[in-house]
Amino acid sequence: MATRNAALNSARLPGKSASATAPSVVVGLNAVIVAVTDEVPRVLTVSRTDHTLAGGGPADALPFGPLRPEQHHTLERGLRSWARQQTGIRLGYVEQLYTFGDRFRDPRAGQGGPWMISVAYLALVREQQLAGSGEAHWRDWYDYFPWEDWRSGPPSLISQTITPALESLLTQPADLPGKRARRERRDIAFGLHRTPWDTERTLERYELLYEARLVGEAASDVGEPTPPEAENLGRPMALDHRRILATALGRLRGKIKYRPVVFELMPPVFTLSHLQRVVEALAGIRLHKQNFRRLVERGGLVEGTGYYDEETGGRPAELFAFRREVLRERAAPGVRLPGPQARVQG
Amino acid sequence: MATRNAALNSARLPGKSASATAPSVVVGLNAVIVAVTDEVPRVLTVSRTDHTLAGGGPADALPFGPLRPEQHHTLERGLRSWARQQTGIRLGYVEQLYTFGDRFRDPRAGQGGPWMISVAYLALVREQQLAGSGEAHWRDWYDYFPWEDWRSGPPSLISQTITPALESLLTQPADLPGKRARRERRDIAFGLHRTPWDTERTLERYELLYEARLVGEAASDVGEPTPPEAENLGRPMALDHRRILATALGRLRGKIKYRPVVFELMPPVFTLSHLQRVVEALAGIRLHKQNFRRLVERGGLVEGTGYYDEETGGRPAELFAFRREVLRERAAPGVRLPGPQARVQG
DNA sequence: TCTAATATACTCAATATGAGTATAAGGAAA
DNA sequence: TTTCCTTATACTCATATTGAGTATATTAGA
Repeated sequence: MATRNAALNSARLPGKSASATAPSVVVGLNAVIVAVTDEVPRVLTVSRTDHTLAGGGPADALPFGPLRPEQHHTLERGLRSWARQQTGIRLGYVEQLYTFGDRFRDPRAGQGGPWMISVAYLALVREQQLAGSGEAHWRDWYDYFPWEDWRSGPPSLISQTITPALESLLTQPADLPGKRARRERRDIAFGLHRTPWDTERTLERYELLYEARLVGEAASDVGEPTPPEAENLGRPMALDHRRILATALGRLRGKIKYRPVVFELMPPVFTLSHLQRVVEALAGIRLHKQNFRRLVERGGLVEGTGYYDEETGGRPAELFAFRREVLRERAAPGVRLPGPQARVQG
Repeated sequence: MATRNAALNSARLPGKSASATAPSVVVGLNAVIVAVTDEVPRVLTVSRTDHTLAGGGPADALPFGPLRPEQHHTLERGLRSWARQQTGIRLGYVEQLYTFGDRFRDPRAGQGGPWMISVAYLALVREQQLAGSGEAHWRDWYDYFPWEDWRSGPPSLISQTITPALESLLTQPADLPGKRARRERRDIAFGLHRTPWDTERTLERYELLYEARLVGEAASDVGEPTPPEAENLGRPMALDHRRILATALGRLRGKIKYRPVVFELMPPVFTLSHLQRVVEALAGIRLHKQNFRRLVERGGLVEGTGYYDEETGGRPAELFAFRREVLRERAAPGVRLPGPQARVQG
């Protein structure tokens, strides 16, 4: 490839070779490893010292490592290798998420130093014991994004803290058009003023909070002390890892609607209630039970096994299994999410 | 960032620093620039010499360039700069597509040489004059993927050429389970055996054809001559650019269903027929006219302007405009695609 | 045997969708 | 000016999907 591209480049830019500048870019790999247990969506984090955080104490980080071309022959294999090394987990389902490189660059790297861009992946696993270095932990996803969990209604955090803080920020810039645009963005992101809550706009929400300096990372990225509001606005993470996590959450929430990825998180057999709780944990909203059952059963996503789970506390629940054939039958099989169930409250 | 990561890495892998291996990776930027005119979806290509193609002649390539950290401060800005330089176009809507780096590596780069990974972007523009280097051309997207255009029914190419070729390939591997899996993959990708045609599986289809050595690039990547079937299976491109293009097509087809991105391709005002033709061009299927109108009008995506286009040839058509407010009103505004309209035929 | 808890079945109105038919408004040919 | 062709727009209607329940079944335990 190098030879090929050298040819391409020299044809295009005579006298200016790419190889002169290329070495100053470093590629990193990040894994967002997700599992769901007991109604809580969990993400696997490792604990790392982050010099940029106030106090320089250890911060949560995603499993991460640089791409080593001589060891890893593909990006994905490199990722699997790092994840295994740091968490002990052998990943199954993996999908590329996004490549980050725009922001959060260390000001100290400045001129001349290498520029780190990172390719982030989303991995779905069935929760398991951690056999890694011992620094890995499963953490509740909503510890990082408390405003994303609407399962018991609209979080008061949004009306109590976020909306006022964003509102007061709006009074600052003078120009009217810019203010209108900012207000619209905020309303759409947080579902204000008759705009519906869109579970997938997780990144937009995090970015808005970041720009408003309401999350811890925003302050520490510019060397300021953490503002008081940030205390309630979720656990901070190292570098731009929380942004990556927000991207992963949004992507996963979108994807369960049209591809049967939830089953990557499920054991081979499960009750429909179990399945529903997992979907609800990811989507962050409650669903109508009877309709959910109708959706997955009549949609051909699952099939009964004839066995029952006696541990449910009430009438025993039938155990179901994912029906692979649905992949051939329907173009977009997934768990379509109706509107939220829990509405009045908060 | 460099300092931060050095800290992270040394903490993790004592005695083995990342910077020793990092410089051997080069990051490139690719742009898939799309416009639609006269019912044909077009992509902007530049013509480049590709040493790997048989004969070493010039091949179509996507606008491409290496990331230059000292010039481009973000990935996206780097991309915009390369695109402008090579095509003269100043991009508007841009979204990151995927980062490629797994396959299509030049065998000659082999050990020791830099590894090229490329970050691909999708850009949507209203078609315009090209003021660039003169090497840029708008090309029909379906020149590269003739099997993707179902607007006049199922392409005979699929039943005549693709299905038999893939079928004969299935007779080769001996193991039963592997054969079953391959057959299922093929059926799902190409909508065979009662499986519906899924417009979004463009990448799966291209990859299947590549693995089966039916497209030109597959042969030239391993130094073999182009097989006869490849003649009908679309224009080849340089390097892995056709794979990138397939990814872009699938992504765009998916996205128009739930985000109002089509309007990035439309002039400020347009008739509903015009809008429909653009959507059809992208999706590669025909839609029911009256229902399409109902969908976009009642869905609040457009609003009438009161002006009319007299040039339609029949009754003048009202000119409509995109209704921005829909972003606040609905969570997933987009042009939902019903099933294909043209069914019996081919 | 009653109650609480859960699972599962069935109902019903409101919408959305697929597939038309009907009518309107222009230009061009007769 | 009438007819015909073309495209646009309006309306209809059967069917499917959704949202929101009510009703019944099956367990454990008070």
